[in-house]
Parts: sequence; C-alpha cells; structure tokens
Amino acid sequence: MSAHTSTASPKGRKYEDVLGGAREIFLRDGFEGASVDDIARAAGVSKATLYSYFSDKRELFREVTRVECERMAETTLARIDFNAPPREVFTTAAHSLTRFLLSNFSLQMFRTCVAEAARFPELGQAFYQNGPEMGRARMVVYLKLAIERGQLHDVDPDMIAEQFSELCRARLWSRAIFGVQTSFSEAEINEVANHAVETVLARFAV
Amino acid sequence: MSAHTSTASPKGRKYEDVLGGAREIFLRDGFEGASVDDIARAAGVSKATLYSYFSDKRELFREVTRVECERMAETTLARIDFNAPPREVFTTAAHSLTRFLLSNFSLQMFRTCVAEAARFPELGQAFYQNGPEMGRARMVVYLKLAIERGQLHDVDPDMIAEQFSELCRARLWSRAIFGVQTSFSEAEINEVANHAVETVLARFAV
DNA sequence: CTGCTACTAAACTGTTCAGTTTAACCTTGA
DNA sequence: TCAAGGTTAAACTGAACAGTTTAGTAGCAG
Repeated sequence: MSAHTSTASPKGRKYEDVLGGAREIFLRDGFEGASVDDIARAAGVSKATLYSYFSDKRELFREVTRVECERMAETTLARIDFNAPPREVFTTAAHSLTRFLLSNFSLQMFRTCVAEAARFPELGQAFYQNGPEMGRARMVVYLKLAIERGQLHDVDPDMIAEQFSELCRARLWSRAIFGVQTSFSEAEINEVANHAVETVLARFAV
Repeated sequence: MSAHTSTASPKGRKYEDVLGGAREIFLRDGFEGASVDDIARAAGVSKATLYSYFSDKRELFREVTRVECERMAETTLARIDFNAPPREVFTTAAHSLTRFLLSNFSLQMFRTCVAEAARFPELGQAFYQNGPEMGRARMVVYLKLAIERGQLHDVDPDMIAEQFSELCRARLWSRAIFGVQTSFSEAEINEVANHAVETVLARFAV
C-alpha cells in the first residue's frame, strides 16, 4: 500500500511537507529573506532531507511558485459567464480582481518576484506569464465575443483588457505595495471596482 | 574660502562624492544588492570616510532616496498649464508620465522600495509620499479647476487622478517591472498614452 | 535478524558583507 | 614649521547563511 496512498509523492514521505514549509516561509519573508534553516524547521524536516529533494534554494523556490500560480489560476477569474452583458461581466471581474490584487498572497508574490528580478529573471517572467498574462488572455476571449456581438466598440481587445486590470489597481494597490495602507474595507474595494467598471464602460460600451 | 564655495557641503570635501557613488550603485543594484565597498569605490572614497558621514548603510540609502525624489518632483510633471483644455492637459501629462514610469530610474526605484518594504517600511512610505502622492496632489489641483469650469464631470477628482495614472501603466509597465520586456519604442509608448487619454476623456469629459 | 531506504541532528566549510580599527598621509592655516 | 582635521588603504571582527558531511536512528521487507 505504501506507494499508492495519498497523492503519490514523487519520492519520499516528506516531499509535500518541504513544499508546504517553503511556501509558508517564502511567502512570509521573500526569497532572500527566507533562510533554508527556517524552511526546514517550518517543514518539520532536516536540512539534509530538504536538499535531497531540491538541489538548491532556487529550485525549491521555483517549484513553490509554479504550484502556487497553478492554484491561483484555477481559483481566480476561473470562469466568466461569456453570455452575460458587459456590465455584468465587468462588474464581477472587477470585484474579484480588485480583491485578489490586494490579497496577501498576490502582494507578497509580486514583491518577491520584483525583488528577485535582477538575481533570477526567469522567475518574474514565469510569474508574469502564469499570472497577469493568463488572466488577460482569458479576458480577451470574452472581449472579442462581445465586440462581435456589437456590445463593445471595435477597439484592440488586448488594450481593453490591460486598461481594465490597471483600473482595478487605482488608489489602493500602490498604497498596499508600498506599505502605506495594510487593510482595506469592503467599501473601499467596492468603490474602486465600481469606478473601474464605469470607466471601462464609458469608453468601450456601445 | 573653503567653507563657502560650492553648495556648502555640510562637512568634509567628499560628501557629494559619497552621495553620487551611492546613487549610482543603489540605482544599479538595489539596497541589498549594493555592497558598501562598491559604493566607496564608485565614489572614489575610502570606506572609513563614508562611515564618517553616514552612520550606516540605511541612512545613506535614505538620504539618496530623499534627494532623488526631490529632483524627480522638480523635473517631472513640474507644471501643467492650468488653463489649457482637458484634452491638451491629459495628453501632455499622459505622455510624460508613461515615459517616466518606464524610465530606468523609476523602475529601479520602485523595485528597490518594494523589495525593502519588509526590512524598512519607512522607505517605501517616504517614496510613495514624495513620488506618486505628490504627483497626484498636483493633478488634483488642476482637476478641481476643470470641474469648476464645467469641463469635466463632477466626480471625485482624487479618483480621476488615480485612474488616469493607472491607465498610463497599461500593457507596458507590468512587462517592464517583471523584466519581460526591457526596451520600448516611441510608438508603443505613444499608443499607451493616447489610449489613456481617450479613456479618461470618454469617462470624465463633459 | 538482516539489509535497505528515508530520515535526522549537528557540526563544519566557505563565502559574503557591514561596520571597526589602525597607522600613516595630505592639505591648509597659523 | 607645526598642528589639526579630513582622508586613506588594508587588515580585521563578527555575523549570517547556503550547502555538505558525518554518524547514527526508525521503520519496513524479506
């Protein structure tokens, strides 16, 4: 039975533990800030075991990022109702995106990727492609449809999507990322999202 | 004469040299990435001298940031012609802001502040207040006037300013900050700026 | 009981780097 | 000519930390 139970850890019993500990510490301290000793401790695992799974700190970080991005993609903006009218679609998307952008996970991930952009650029690029890029692509699919239906003006759908997601960052996101403000009321979030919707509709709705 | 020439270096001849070297290296390598030895070398100064001016690395960094933010505030968006019609004002501002956001200085400054947000938050906050916050405040002054004149709808001018500056980040800025794209053509920049103008006018112009 | 595999704790290596110290060296002003 | 203050190179201290090694333990299969 030993080999078949649970989610078939590739090798060894503690693989998932290591990943979990790494996730926790990287998310708390970023890449440089996290010490491998801390990770091993958080994972309840010896350093030697950790290094038997991952050849170095970077590889461990890469794997954590990959897994988290996948999870994120599944969760957020997973499906938009392609048949709803633009106002409804934008409203749903704006609220969920604004909320996501201000989440602890998203902010920490962003911070870390940006901080390490110089040391290993592949990471920031991977994050960009699995995160923002993927979300935008999904949005563009809808926008093209809406344009065909004559619900939106015939403007580069890529630009619509880009402007839309930037609008969801208005006011709160920069405060969050610089640590000027750390918690956000529902009212604040809703206000930003609603303004984003109004602006995008004013410009692109027929 | 010694004490009165030039811009009255507070103490010692090499003060400006130190600041210059620090500016160069911090801007190139960020805070953690920069070594004090490198800074001293770039400044053409001994480490001992450097430490006679600044008690530690952080204080040096703080001072560099302060000075650079002042310079930036003077240069960028320094004055808007308050009497020009909205389209003209937004167009001028959008082009100069988009360009600035993609500049090496702005990107590096942003990266470093974000990266060090955990280690010393005061820095990110100071940067936010001397940078984005100050620019926005200046914009709001104009917007209030334009609203009074009946050129723009009576919407929270703060939100207009926030949305406007976010729109200038569309498409290019996230690619820049994640290192996905590192150089930008005039055409690309102009396109983003022009789209920002169209959107903001569509929503807020009377 | 044997042998194998995963795992562990802890000590160790080597490096990087902030910040200090020392002893000497200019420059300038009296 | 002397003294003082700013400056210097270079060696040093101490801490942090990635990654390795060692000697040994726990559990399971045959």
